Amino acid sequence: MTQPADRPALSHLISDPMPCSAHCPMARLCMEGGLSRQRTVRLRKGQSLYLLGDPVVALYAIRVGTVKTHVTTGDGRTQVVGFHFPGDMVGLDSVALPRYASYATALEDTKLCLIPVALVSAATKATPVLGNELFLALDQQAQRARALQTMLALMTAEERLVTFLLWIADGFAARGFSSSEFILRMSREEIGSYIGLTLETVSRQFSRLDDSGLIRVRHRRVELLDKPALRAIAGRPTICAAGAMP
Amino acid sequence: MTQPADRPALSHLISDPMPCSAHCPMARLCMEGGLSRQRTVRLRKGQSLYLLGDPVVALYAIRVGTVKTHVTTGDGRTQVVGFHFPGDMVGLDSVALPRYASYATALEDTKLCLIPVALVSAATKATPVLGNELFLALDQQAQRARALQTMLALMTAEERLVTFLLWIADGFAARGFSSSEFILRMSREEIGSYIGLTLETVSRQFSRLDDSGLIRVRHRRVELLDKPALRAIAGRPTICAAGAMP
DNA sequence: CGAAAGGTTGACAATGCTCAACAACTGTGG
DNA sequence: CCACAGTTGTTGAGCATTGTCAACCTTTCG
Repeated sequence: MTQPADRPALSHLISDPMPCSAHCPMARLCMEGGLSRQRTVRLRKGQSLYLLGDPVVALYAIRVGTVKTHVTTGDGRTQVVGFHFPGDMVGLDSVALPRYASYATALEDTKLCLIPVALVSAATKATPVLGNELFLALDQQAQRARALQTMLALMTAEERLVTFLLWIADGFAARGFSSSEFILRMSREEIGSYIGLTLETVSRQFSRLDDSGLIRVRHRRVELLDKPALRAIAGRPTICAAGAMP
Repeated sequence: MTQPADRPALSHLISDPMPCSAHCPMARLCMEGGLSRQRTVRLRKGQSLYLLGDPVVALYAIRVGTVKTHVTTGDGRTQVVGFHFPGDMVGLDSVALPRYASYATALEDTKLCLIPVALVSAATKATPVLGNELFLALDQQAQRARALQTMLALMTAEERLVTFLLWIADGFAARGFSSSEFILRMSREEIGSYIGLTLETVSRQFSRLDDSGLIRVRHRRVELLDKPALRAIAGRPTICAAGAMP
């Protein structure tokens, strides 16, 4: 379990301004908002982007890498509240607040775009469309939260893991990567925390799915062999429409 | 279980325009946005305000009564995703979408303010502060969703029910009502659906808490006898700050 | 008043958790 | 390149909490 211990001196991680690449998810905000040059943040595996309670100074867009957001309970356990992949925004859930409501930690070496909140405010004021953009993004997060709520409330261990894998797969598909073969960037414990199971149960369900031939697992490499069958298992619950990966 | 069956003809439920009362939660939006006269919607117990998939035509602010929002799973079960009390906004989660993402059903006779989305858009354009207002409200919903996620992922049945009761109590306290004695407007089944338990488990946990003297329950009337002890039970999990009732 | 809905309680089964041992992988330094 | 330590993942046995099924009771409402 990676504790949100080591907070890097942010200034050391920020490289010189550089132009936004065309495929940056925030390109639209950057361009239209006159934020044509952004700062990049680099995190190494295990480093924190921000801590719960930190003043909200920026929004981040992931360029490469994976980030988890998490909170801690009174008795010390960690609860993962989200996984974030290239193209996702991080820090959005706290954008209207003075302080971050979670920790954000890199699961692997990660590069992010830093967008100061001041610039976001200015840009949205100048270009109302952008406000709408953020509004939509926030709304999408709410959608994801609802889907997760339904999963946690009424799915079995198997259904949860299959649903999780399909979310991951759909997310990768939307980003143009293989959706039937991928490497998980998070541990069994982190998966379990996210979907409300212990790491042992997650491991056992992986093995069971492997035994039944629906997937092929070796450690963190996963191959989905029979997606229709998997969708049948996960597909019972709510109308999760074309929602992206929570 | 109240199925989202009977959709009333909305036009029959709308009364004549009337001035916003001073304590209306949306007073600020109404006034500043030039929406000084609103329409009121009346729902009887069990009637639906909107159905999942309906085009989003309005936001609603509850004046009196209680509303649940819910979705249905592929295999027919119902999942309650939220309870909403006087002062709460309903429909907000879908405001950026073309169609509602859940059902909204009255748990008792309920009066609501109807705010057409067109007016909301116009008002926010004219008065950017209002956009911020909505932004904050949406963000608050996200907070609530996160708290619920943590509850569902790592709390026991007892902890869940106690947490739920304290949420209700805090919500009533914030509205100036008694926070130690109240009547639940929802059934055991609806509570269970919301906090991820069966109705039998909810009932048993109520009885256990009653036996141990922490609360007094008779059907839907609940009295919290030892709030410190209750908070100790619920208090383990996440930093749930001063968040309102989910 | 009677029917229907909602709530309680019991017995039993089962899913998932705990504890524990072991195996496989990662990465670090010799 | 190998050996080691540390981390991560797997698997087993037993147990506890919660779900299931069922009977019965209470309240509500027509």
